[in-house]
Amino acid sequence: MARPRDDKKLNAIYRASLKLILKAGFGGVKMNLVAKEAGIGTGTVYIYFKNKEALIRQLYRVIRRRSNVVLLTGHKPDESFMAGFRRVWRNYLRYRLGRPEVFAFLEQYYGSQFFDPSTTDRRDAWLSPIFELLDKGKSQGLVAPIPTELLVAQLTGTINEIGKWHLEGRLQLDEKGFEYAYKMAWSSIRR
Amino acid sequence: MARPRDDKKLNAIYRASLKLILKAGFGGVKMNLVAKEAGIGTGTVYIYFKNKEALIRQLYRVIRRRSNVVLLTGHKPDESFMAGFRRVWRNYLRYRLGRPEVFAFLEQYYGSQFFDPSTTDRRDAWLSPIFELLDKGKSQGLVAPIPTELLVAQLTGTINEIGKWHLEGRLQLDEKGFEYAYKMAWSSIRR
Amino acid sequence: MARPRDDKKLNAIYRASLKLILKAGFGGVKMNLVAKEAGIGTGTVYIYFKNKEALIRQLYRVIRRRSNVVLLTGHKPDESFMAGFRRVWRNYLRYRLGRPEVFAFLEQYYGSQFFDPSTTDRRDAWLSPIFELLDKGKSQGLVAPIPTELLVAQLTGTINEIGKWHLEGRLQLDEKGFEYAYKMAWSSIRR
Amino acid sequence: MARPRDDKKLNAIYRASLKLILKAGFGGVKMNLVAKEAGIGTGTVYIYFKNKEALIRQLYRVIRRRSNVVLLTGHKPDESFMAGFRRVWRNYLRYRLGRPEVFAFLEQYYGSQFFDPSTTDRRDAWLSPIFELLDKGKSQGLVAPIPTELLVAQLTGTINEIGKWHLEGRLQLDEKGFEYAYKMAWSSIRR
DNA sequence: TATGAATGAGGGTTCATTCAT
DNA sequence: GATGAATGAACCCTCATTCAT
Repeated sequence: MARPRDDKKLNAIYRASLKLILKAGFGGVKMNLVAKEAGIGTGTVYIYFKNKEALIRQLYRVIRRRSNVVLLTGHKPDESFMAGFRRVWRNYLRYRLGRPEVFAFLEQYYGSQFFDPSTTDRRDAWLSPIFELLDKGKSQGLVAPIPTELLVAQLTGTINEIGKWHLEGRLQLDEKGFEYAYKMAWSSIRR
Repeated sequence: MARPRDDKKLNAIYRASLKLILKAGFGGVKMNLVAKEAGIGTGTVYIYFKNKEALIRQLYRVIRRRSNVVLLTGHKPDESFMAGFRRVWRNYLRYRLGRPEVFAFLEQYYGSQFFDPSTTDRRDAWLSPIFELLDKGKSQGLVAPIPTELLVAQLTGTINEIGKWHLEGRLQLDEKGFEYAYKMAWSSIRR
Repeated sequence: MARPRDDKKLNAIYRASLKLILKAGFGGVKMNLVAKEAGIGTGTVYIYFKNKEALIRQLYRVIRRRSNVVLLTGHKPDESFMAGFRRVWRNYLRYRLGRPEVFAFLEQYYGSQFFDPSTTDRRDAWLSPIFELLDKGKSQGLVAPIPTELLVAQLTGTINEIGKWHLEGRLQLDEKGFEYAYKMAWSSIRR
Repeated sequence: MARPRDDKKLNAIYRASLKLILKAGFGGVKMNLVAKEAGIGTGTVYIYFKNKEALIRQLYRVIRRRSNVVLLTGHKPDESFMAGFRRVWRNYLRYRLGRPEVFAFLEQYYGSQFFDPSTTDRRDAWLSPIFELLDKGKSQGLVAPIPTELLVAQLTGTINEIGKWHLEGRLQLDEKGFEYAYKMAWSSIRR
């Protein structure tokens, strides 16, 4: 019960959970399957997590923390807005395409029995770098004076949708497509 | 002689299922709860649906059919592209905001054990009016020469995201916000 | 509820029940299947029988009554013992082979939840003609002085076993086999 | 590390199933009752058997294997035919009387939804010792030249019937009755 | 009377969680 | 700590029986 040191097992459990979610949704996350996929015993999972709910909630927190970092990868504080915007946008899109299981999880999580909107404030959450960036862009007169929430919803919504379609094979995103998408993104929010 | 099969019950089952999904996700759809919510006996559900899977799959088909109609509400064939675009975009947004349970279902459905991508072709599906509209816009030189998939992903993704945030209370969409959103949408795809 | 006149439906129910029992045992006798097989509505069965138990019990009584008659078919009171024995033995064997569903029912009935040994006296039952016949044979010094129960068990047990094997195709009973079986039967009980 | 899989539990399940079958037929075999009777949890049964059908089918196989052994108990290869015949016959009768639950099971099994005649060959089955013995007796000119199937049906059918009547209390088999029965058996098949 | 849709208690099975090893 | 057998509450589904037509 005392949180043990073995981070290897911990990560194996997270990875196993995400893999199962991607394959069959939340309904596919069964504790014995998680254990098997993680290569450990069923009971062992309960050494690392009090119960299934704790596992899921903790997984959410871990993802948020990681995601926050991912968005800012390569970011330099003195970067221009345009450079920063392009970087964050790229980071998000790459992340979205490269880690479908993470977003499969998030999508199922919001709207599952485990997600409690009242205890979650997404403004402060992993998207905050985007919020801050756009606020900066607006103050510099580069971004249209539109409520930031709308701007962010516009940007993330598009990328999320592209990610889903990409995963389903309905849409291939080559280098050219990547540029098209960026062009659309920028056109939609520029002043 | 006996009671006739009742379409009211059928719809009650659909409504009950959607309501439960919105409340607690797919995991919340328990057949006895569906029955209770629909105001009928548990066994009665099995008169109308072979089993839970059949209920979920059928619900998907019904939603797709209805959605198709919704997008085209008020549409006149001789309408200009701009008028048509605005209408379809509006229809989608209103539908997305007004029927959160429908989209909660769809989001959970794709990615659940019930969804089989191999038997589903979404191009032909309920979004086809948007595809056709944008193809028309491109041929008239009004819309940027970007792959239609990308355009549609951009438009629907944004609306979906707005819908989610709206439901969670993170974003209020008043008349002004509505116009902002439309402006972004149009800016992102115009030539 | 008042026993109605329609013997056609009544017999259809009996026949349907037996057919289902032969196909899948007692577990296969489901009231809706009985109704469908009998060509009537589910509820109609309950006009003729209070419930399933009543149907099964009544079916048992009907079979016993019919069986009694079958064994004595063609019997003349002044027939010699040997002629009578051969006749009854033949009747039983033919009945056993020709009506497998009846015996499938009986076999499942004894040993089912429906059969209550305490309220059933089989001495008085449908086998009584055989008992009486053998008692007569013993008193005439033709049959070995062995408890009649044993004699009857010997005769009926053999025929029942032959019937089962015949139904399963493990044994074909042509005219010669018939005579063999009779020879064995008679050899086993003769003085 | 964890508890090892327990053959005691396996046998407890078998015994519990047979007990329930004897009491109320196949219809009385409810998985929760089996578990309770076996003194284990309901779910535990499903560790040892995939489902109810697997339990029943496996029980059949186990019984056949055991039965085969029982018939040959005490048998010596160089025994005379008469000694062997008497031994096997005795073994069968004792088994039939002593293990009514086994035969209650078999009787319900053939004729249930679980029994598939097409995948079962009873010649090779547990009765094979009797077949072989009688073939030997015929070749030695001791047994009447009658198809072996008929001979076996005669012998087993009688014993089965005696067993049933004995269980129902309609027939007591004391030492004398035992000899009567043997006399009949032998008389019926001797040359 | 006849029907078959409707019902819900009950039975089969799953799976989160516990516990003996 | 690690394991996986064991557990039973809870879920899906069936089917005997009822009842509106």
